[in-house]
Amino acid sequence: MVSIADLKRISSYEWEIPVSYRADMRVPVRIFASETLLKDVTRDKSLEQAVNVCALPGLVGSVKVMPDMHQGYGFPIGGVAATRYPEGVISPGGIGYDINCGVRLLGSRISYQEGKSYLEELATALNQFCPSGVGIGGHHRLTSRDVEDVCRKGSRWAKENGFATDQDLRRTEDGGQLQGADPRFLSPRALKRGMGQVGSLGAGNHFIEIDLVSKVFDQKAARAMGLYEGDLALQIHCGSRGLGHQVCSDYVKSLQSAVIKYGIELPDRELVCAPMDSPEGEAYLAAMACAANYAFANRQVLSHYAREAFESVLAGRVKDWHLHLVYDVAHNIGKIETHQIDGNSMEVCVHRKGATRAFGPGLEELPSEYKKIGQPVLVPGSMGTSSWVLRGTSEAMARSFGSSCHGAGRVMSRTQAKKTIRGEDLLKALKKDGITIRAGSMAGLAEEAPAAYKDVDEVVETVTRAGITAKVAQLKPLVVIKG
DNA sequence: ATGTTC
Repeated sequence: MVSIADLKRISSYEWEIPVSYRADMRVPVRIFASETLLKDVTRDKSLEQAVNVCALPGLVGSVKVMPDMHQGYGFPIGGVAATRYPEGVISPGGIGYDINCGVRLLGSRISYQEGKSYLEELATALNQFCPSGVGIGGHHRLTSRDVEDVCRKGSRWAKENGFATDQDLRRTEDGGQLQGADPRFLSPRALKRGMGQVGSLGAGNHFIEIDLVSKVFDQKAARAMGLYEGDLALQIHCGSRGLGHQVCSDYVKSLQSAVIKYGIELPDRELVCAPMDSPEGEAYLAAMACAANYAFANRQVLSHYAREAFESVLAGRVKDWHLHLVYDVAHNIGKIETHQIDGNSMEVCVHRKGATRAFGPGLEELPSEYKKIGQPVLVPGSMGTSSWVLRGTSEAMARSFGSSCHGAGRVMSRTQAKKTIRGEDLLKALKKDGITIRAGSMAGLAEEAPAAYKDVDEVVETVTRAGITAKVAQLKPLVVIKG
């Protein structure tokens, strides 16, 4: 086990595991964590996993881990690894099973005072309009050919079918459409699983939430995002459902032979990978982009349903029920990006697994309204706790490949949470705090109990003190829809 | 996360 004594202190919020720690490390690990969070981190295998990642061919800089890190499949969740494009490797485990799991935030000009008496009705309507739960699909059944179209076009498919505006696309990471998506690299099973699930929430930590913008920390940035203290906002957290899961399963299996073929030595089989310039690596990249686009379209269609739900309850009752998209971010994805490495401009594949892109001011990829302030970084808390709106910084570009944290981060496994917490008790406690819940399953609710997660405020404090993101606004939950 | 063990 990596212990705190093995770490070199860079600052109060940044630590290093040097390459000398283990013979197979090609680069060091950089950990963003406060001293308090470091204690959580050393309780699971996330740092061993980060050390394992350091053995991958083609890595540049260092492997980063965010303060919300916890153990995952091969890579730790909360990990960021950049490999030289195209000769470096890409690893499905560095992206995760839920490809392009992500968050979007929609703002409103509905004040809490104006909206509070409708929250119960809104909870019911959201729950009806936005299907959720394990194995539950959306309102539409698509043909296999339609799914291919969704995979190629992402949010653009949603726009062509009346589920999106131009502004929605502009305010989605990559415009909601990753280049290089090619459905020929999807298995028939992946396509089949995608047929019924566009516009569905899923289960686990996925949710739709009505929040109160409780505190604004950066007036200028909040104004640019259309967020005002005292108003309601809506968050959607979900991903690529069964299709993305199938893509990851398929390629974890098929890339095993690439590891042997290219003679890649790995400290852990779960780090299975392939060079991006190999046929195997190219196939995974094309399939991953498909799943990423499916997830963008999924969140966009859900936004459309949420807007319909708001309209059904609020039309004629409040003066403006409109929900505008603030931003949509991916936090499980691999991206080909240009970064400055030791003073040289370099094309790399940034694996972000449970880490959010946090591009700072001036980046060409950002919509004009966010170019001066940096991109919105959306950090949902655990159920019943705060969520945060942050913004990317130049420091993030220099120190974390333009990345920051993605949430609170688990401290308790799902099974452990189910053993120690009763969903019914949790429901009562949340109700007492004035939070309205619509949950599909009590066992599922228990898995997502706040006690199973770290303190999101401490996580956010760490990334802001470390300088890789800055606070814009804090959100407090009012209504939570869970599968 | 996931048709929660093809």
